[in-house]
Amino acid sequence: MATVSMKDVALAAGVSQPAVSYAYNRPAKLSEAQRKHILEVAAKLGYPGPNVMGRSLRSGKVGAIGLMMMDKLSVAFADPSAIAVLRGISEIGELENVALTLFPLNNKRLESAKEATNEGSLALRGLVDGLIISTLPDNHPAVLATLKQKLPFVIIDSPLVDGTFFVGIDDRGAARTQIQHLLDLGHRKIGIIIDRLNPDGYRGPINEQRFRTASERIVRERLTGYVEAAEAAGLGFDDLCVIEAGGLDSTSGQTAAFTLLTSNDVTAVVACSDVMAMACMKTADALQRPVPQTLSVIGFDDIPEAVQAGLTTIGQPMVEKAVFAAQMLTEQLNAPAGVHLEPRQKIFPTRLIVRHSTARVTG
Amino acid sequence: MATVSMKDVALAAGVSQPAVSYAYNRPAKLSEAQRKHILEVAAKLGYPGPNVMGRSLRSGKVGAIGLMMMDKLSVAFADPSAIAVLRGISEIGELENVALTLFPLNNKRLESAKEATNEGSLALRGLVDGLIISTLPDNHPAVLATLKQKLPFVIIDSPLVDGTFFVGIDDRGAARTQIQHLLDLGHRKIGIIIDRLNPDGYRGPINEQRFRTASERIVRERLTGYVEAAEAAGLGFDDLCVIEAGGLDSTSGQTAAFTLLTSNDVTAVVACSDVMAMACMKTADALQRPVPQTLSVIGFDDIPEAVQAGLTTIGQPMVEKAVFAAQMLTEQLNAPAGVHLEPRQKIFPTRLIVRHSTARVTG
DNA sequence: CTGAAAGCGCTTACAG
DNA sequence: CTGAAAGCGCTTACAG
Repeated sequence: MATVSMKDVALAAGVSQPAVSYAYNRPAKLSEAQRKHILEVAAKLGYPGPNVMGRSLRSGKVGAIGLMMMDKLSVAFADPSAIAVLRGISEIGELENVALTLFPLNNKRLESAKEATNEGSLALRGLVDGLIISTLPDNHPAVLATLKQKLPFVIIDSPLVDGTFFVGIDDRGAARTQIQHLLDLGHRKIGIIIDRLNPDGYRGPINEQRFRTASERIVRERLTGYVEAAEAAGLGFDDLCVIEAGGLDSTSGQTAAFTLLTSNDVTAVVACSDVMAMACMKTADALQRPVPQTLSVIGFDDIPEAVQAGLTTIGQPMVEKAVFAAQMLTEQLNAPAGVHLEPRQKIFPTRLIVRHSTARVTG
Repeated sequence: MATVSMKDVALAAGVSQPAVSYAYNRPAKLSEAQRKHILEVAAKLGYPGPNVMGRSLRSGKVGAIGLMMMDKLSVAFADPSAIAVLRGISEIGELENVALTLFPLNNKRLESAKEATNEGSLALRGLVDGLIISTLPDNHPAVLATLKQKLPFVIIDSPLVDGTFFVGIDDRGAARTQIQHLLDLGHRKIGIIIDRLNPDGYRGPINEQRFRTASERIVRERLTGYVEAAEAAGLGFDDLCVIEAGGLDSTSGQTAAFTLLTSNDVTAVVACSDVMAMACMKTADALQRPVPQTLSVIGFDDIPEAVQAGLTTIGQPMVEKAVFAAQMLTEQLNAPAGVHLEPRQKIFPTRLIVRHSTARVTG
């Protein structure tokens, strides 16, 4: 320890160590002269000021909350829904003075959490006071670790764990509404582009087996909705061409759309996100398939870009969800010690927004 | 403290408290039976596992690094250069298992840091082991606070502080090259769009006074470069129409471009970022001013989108800069206690990339 | 207004 | 292999 501590300052100033603490945190407890003297000595010694760790250890509070998300940071923040989460968190005034700690749960960390003695090696307690978990696969070890460490947390979208604070939407119902819009327009040859069913890097067409064993809850739920509505319209799983993009980004979406549009004879595409939908429109454009005249495309999310693109989509309140989650978290953080708040689940409504990327089937 | 601690576990298991510590961290120091017994008792008591604070206090390491940036998170991460910083940081393997703590230096925090006794109230020590500071205005109190608290840190782009680790480019020289390209094409009526000279919310045309007192170093430097090159070509400051967008985002850029293009008779526009340049191209399109036939536009940064847009620009290695900064930081973090590394400054080269948004002046 | 004690949760020597 | 001591840097009662 090359650094100067309160003890050193106290020694040099000829006062007790708590007096130094007071000089910084409780000016009223000291005479002005005393305080000034102490701060001068501190400056002379190059004391960097109180170390947060000491304070935290006593107070039990860290002053930071954590955000857990899949993928590397740079990938995660290229995604509109991650940005929406950040926006929601930063809109909560109470959180304005706490730091936000990012836990990108890339594979390295995932593996180490798994392999560790089942205590879970992802040490969180003492690093953050609470966590917001956004869109993690089912049974992700990080969620288990958070539970074990008894940190307050709120989950956005996924996973859905009994007895935890949760904010989401009715993904299955919204998906039914989404594909029903196309069915109502007379489409029967429908392709489906989903971003990811499992974070294992797979891209390409998927079969029912992969669908049923998917670990990404919201995509699985939406796909379930598609299948349910399709069945009600007399279409089976095999009548739908389902392509997994393998990523959340536009490039993955364009590749998936290319595969879908060049190897299948579809008149409409359901995408499980607006990013995928817009990637599909781009690809359709490149393939000279006018939208909506020869191809209908419907998205999900209603991201800001969707308006300009005239994309028909399912609107969900992405920012509001994050705001609500952040509020739920602060409630827990503010609860008196020992008081256990009853977990609540909040499901936000969604709505169909018809713009110009879908039309009645022709030919 | 409602939570169980090692002491409680030790008591219940009939062992010493350090033995519990060993059970978690030094399995080899205990017999297998002993260890198993301890972990069982811990599980029975609901012990959440070692608290990072205790460990940190002893070891002096937190296991997190900080990232300081202007603006709210949601705004910051809409900016390609912030994404590049994240990408750079996450590319450093050594940083893969440390958490990244974000300090968005919004005005609230800024004010509180300012007003605080000049000790600087932004408590960092103990929250993070080191910091990357990206593009902060000159004399930002957070930088002073970091210096005072003697935390290892690296600054990317701005501010430029003597005796600190720094990664940047030759902004002034690059800017000269940038505008020179237009001058070489015969342009003399040149408009300039800059994002921000001061984070005070101002938008609109700027005069020399505002330019000379600007706190945003890189923009000030680039503008200096423009003026120098313009003067060498016989143009004064007042011959250049300089518009400050007041923000880093496309919407601010489009507003600025609209002002510039509708109230001035320019044949070319220099933008101090690709985001601004692309916003300008969009606005030009809306105003029916074909680029480059009737208007040349040159950007700065070479963001990924620039390629597709055919934007002529100044390329700078944004990700490499962040990688280098992250490496400099880890070097400091890994240095043996007491060893003071000599601060270094790294200036990366830039280059002119001519695409299709600039052309010889006509008429 | 000032000081001495206790303790937050943990790890690391050090002795047996 | 096991245990008792010391201490990381600080804050909060508590006594004078």
